[in-house]
Amino acid sequence: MPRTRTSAKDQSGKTAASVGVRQVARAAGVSTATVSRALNTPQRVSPPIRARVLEAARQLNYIPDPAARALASQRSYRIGALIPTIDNSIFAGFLEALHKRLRAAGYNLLLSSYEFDPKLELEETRALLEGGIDGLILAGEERDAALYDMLAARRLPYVLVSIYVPEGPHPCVGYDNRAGGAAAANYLLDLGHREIGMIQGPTTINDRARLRAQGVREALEARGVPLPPERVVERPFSIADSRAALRHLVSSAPEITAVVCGNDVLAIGALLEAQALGLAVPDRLSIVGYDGLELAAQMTPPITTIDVHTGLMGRYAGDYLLARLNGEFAPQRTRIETSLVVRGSSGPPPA
Amino acid sequence: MPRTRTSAKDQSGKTAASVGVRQVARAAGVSTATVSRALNTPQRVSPPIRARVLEAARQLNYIPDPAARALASQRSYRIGALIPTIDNSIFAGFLEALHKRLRAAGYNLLLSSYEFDPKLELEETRALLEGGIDGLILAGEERDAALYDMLAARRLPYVLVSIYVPEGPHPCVGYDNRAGGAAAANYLLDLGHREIGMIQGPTTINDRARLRAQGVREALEARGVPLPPERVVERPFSIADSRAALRHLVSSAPEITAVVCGNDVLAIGALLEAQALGLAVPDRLSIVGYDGLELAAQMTPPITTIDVHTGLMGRYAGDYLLARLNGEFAPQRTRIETSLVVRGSSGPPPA
DNA sequence: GTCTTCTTTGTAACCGTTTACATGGAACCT
DNA sequence: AGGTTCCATGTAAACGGTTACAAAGAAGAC
Repeated sequence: MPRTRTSAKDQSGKTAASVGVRQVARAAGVSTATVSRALNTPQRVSPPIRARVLEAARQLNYIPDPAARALASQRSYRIGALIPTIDNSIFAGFLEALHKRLRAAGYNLLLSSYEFDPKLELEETRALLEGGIDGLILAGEERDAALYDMLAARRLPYVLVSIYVPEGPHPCVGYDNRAGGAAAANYLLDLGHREIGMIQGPTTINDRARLRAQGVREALEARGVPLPPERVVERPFSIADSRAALRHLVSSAPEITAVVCGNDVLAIGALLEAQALGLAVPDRLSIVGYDGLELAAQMTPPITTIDVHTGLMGRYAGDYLLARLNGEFAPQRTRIETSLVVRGSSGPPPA
Repeated sequence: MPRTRTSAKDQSGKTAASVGVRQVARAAGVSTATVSRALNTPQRVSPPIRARVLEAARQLNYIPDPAARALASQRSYRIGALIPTIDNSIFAGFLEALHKRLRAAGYNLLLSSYEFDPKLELEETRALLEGGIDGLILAGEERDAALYDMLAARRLPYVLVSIYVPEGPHPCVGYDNRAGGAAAANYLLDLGHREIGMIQGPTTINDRARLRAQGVREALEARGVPLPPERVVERPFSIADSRAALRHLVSSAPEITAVVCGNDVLAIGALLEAQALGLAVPDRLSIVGYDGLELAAQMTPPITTIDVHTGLMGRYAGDYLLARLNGEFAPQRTRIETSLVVRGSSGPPPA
């Protein structure tokens, strides 16, 4: 029958096996159970023994085998985060805060991006599950139902970010994109703008972009200001694309005096292109963004934007998952406030 | 003595246990060993049986338990990447390519950043090891020796990126930062500049920044052009910092006609500040960056830079680790070429 | 002092795979 | 036909921890 796996253990002198609980237990003169407890639930071990175990572990430079620990405890101490793209830094602050929060609780972060491709998002989710995670973070709500099915089948805790969904089954930590869009539009309307254009992100596969655009539309409509199709351009989130978008916009609707952009990357591109075209910002054209990127604040002129406290969002998202994993209470929805930050890229329309 | 862990298995109807190899094996009428082989080494199973197993696995929606697999196979199928910061997008293209390469081979990516803090880098490495990785990617060569010791103790394959180290013990996939710095400086010298300043990244904890600066120094020295201390400013990689740096530079050395920047983020900040100060770029001041960020190319004027093919770097770094993990040959060092891309931010010095 | 309760520690089963070795049959020699 | 290989498959022992339960000892109650 079966064999004895060759690996130099205790007695046999060869290939000094790497240290495991057994080695530590022997060194400390206790059982493996006590070692495990001393390391994971120190309060359940008497101080003198605890000290002995910890010292032995330190001396032997013991690092528990993550796979064995995960298998036995049914916990991987890993959280997955699935973000649309790592390319623009919208998620940087969020990820840093999230990472910090998780790290403090002993969790690692598995990051994947899917370049706004729903198909790829599904595949990456599967890959993440196959890699072993205890929880998952997703951006926005809208996605292939099969993805939610997979999570449900495995009862995997998850939380949506970057979006606040007032009802429905999904826990979320985010902000009201529609209200943000409306705030940007209302601000411009209040300044006196009536000829307004919009550069929006890809709305068919991105509910945040769609909601922002919807907020703008509704605000304009409420004030009786038209937003005809030639004043709306939809483009991916890249500087080059948004430059092209602004060029397109001012040629198809030269009368516009302000542009609402779906995010700050688009706004930066719009600003750069406006300047390249010789359109004075904000005297001839006002530009408003969304997200609160540092770069947007550093442009000349600095860009007016809807600022989002992404760091807070990262921390709360981490809080939510950690609470769930510890069986504690966690609010199903957390709303992150956004605020209009008025800077130099916006002003009253030309007289 | 011990108990029987409560968890509804095979017969006992309750709490329908999630599917495992056993369920798949039973459904396909084979042993668990065959299931494992059909999934992991299909060529070692006869076609008809293989088909049966795969079908059963599909039907049951079987996803192998990653922890069990890792424990038994002594492979986590996870690679760690430790980058200085996720904040600026220098690493975005690199990470995307790396991720893609690893994914294709069935590996997940564990990402951590350390905000240029060596202490934190060490901690994060430990966290990564405790989380279980088969390989590790590090940026640059210089770091706490304890970190390399940890890797050696566990015989963990790793590779340095963003740097090309001609000799020494560490495998690397990167480029010659010194040569790049020299190329930037020589380009400006060739244009006729003699009064040159430098905004560099934090050189004490960042060997890439230091090498770039060194390259610039050597090139200037070789042509007899002085680089006195008041023409050198060292700052963190942020737009706000580099704006301040340029302000400082033109006040302490107003005679300079060109600035070499340690990377494109610094260059973008320098450009923005120069414009804010009313210094015409490139007529009054030439600016050169490093990295080849998309944004730098989109600025007005677009920024001259040392372009790095980071996507290639990601792929090769992945190739290296995967080869190592498969016991195949892998070149110890791979050099990524860089190229000077001349754009509108640089020109001859004012007459 | 005896009984009860609580705390601390040990024993060994179990987590769900992979894989070394055993086995049996087909193919290939001579 | 008998013997040798080779290939496909099954059996069951690891992998290295955690933890349910048992047991022993300490503390507290009366």
